[in-house]
Amino acid sequence: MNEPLSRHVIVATALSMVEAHGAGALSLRGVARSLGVTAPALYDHVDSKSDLLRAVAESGYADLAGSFESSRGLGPLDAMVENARQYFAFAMARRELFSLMFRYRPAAIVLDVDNELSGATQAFDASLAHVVAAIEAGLLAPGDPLELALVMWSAVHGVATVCLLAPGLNADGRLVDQVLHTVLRGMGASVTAVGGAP
Amino acid sequence: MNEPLSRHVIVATALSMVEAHGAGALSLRGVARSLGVTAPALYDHVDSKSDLLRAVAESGYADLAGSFESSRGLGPLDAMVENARQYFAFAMARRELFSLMFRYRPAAIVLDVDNELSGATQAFDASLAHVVAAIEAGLLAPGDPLELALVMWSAVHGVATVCLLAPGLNADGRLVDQVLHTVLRGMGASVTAVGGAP
DNA sequence: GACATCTGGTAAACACTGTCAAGTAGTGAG
DNA sequence: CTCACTACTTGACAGTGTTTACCAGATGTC
Repeated sequence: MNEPLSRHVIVATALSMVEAHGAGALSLRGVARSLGVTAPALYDHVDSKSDLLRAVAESGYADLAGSFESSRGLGPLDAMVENARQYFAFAMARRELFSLMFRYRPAAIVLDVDNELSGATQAFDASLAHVVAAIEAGLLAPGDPLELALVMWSAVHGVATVCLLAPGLNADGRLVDQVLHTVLRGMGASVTAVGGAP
Repeated sequence: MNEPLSRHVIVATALSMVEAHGAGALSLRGVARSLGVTAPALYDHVDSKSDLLRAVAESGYADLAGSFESSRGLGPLDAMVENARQYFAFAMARRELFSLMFRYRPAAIVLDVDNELSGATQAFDASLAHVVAAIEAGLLAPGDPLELALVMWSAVHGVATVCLLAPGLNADGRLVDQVLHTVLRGMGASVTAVGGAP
């Protein structure tokens, strides 16, 4: 007398299993087992294992985009910093999900026109808007906002990945702020905007 | 009358298979098959599949460290830029190997004392030396060289990862230089040192 | 030369995996 | 009552990593 086994419940189970033991350890049969069901039953709601993983990743994008709400109401520069910190915090708190989200190519969605609803594009577009605003407000040196946003994303994603690879490198938590500080300074921002300058 | 199946030849075969079809598609039995041998035979030279993948990754680190030779004789700042470009070029040219090298945690070696021979630490130490030299020469604002090197690595690794995820984002090849430009500027370098300023 | 030993490999098997084809309870409509 | 449909199960296929037991052939010793 369980719930009727929707795609949603499958993805949710897979998500929790990914977060617990990593995407590499996820088995379709394991998900089915954990739902009290045999494996082929999943195929009515899910095309393949890859499809399921994509769905899990997409739910991750949605969560990440949601975490950007915290920058609402802030000035453009503060919003950029806040978003970057949320991005980093997301990576640290949900490492396995984060790894899955950016494993292989699924983030190619970012500029893919077909998937405009994707949380990945939502998140990126939000950050892009802040960059545009910052430039218009003269808080950043003029330039192509798209390029600047990509540079920012690269830097933040990089520091997150590096800290994921070698935990303990960011023991004091300074590395993120160091990266933000450096990049924003390189973009012509007045550095005092970034809190916690060393 | 084949060669006597050393660990070296196994790793080399695995490496070429990884580069051809990705680490995810690598099967121990496939490697054995491609060597004209049955799978258990490999276990005399390799502990497990993970062990084999680690060995492949390590050979990647060695290649990457080797590519840093091209910065020999350059000034500290130019060397940093050259190394960064080599890093990025490596990621673009050998994407599958690069992904494997930084998949999961094997890069924790970077600061692991036990693995001082690792190519990863060699590569990082070389870059670190350039940062130290640049600071001493007054080409970079003073600061903790380790932190600056980590910031640099984060940024370069990030732009490589991003370009790997969303190819076409770097269609004109400008993004790397943009990142280098921004980060070095943020570190207090005189930007003219970085070629191709936009 | 004959015998024991050691090496590098094979065969078979275990416990898994993703996926597909066919079959089967249960349910609602006509 | 029967038909059709949904939601699931059984069973199977081909493949995986890994272990155990075995075997041929080279090697070294008497």
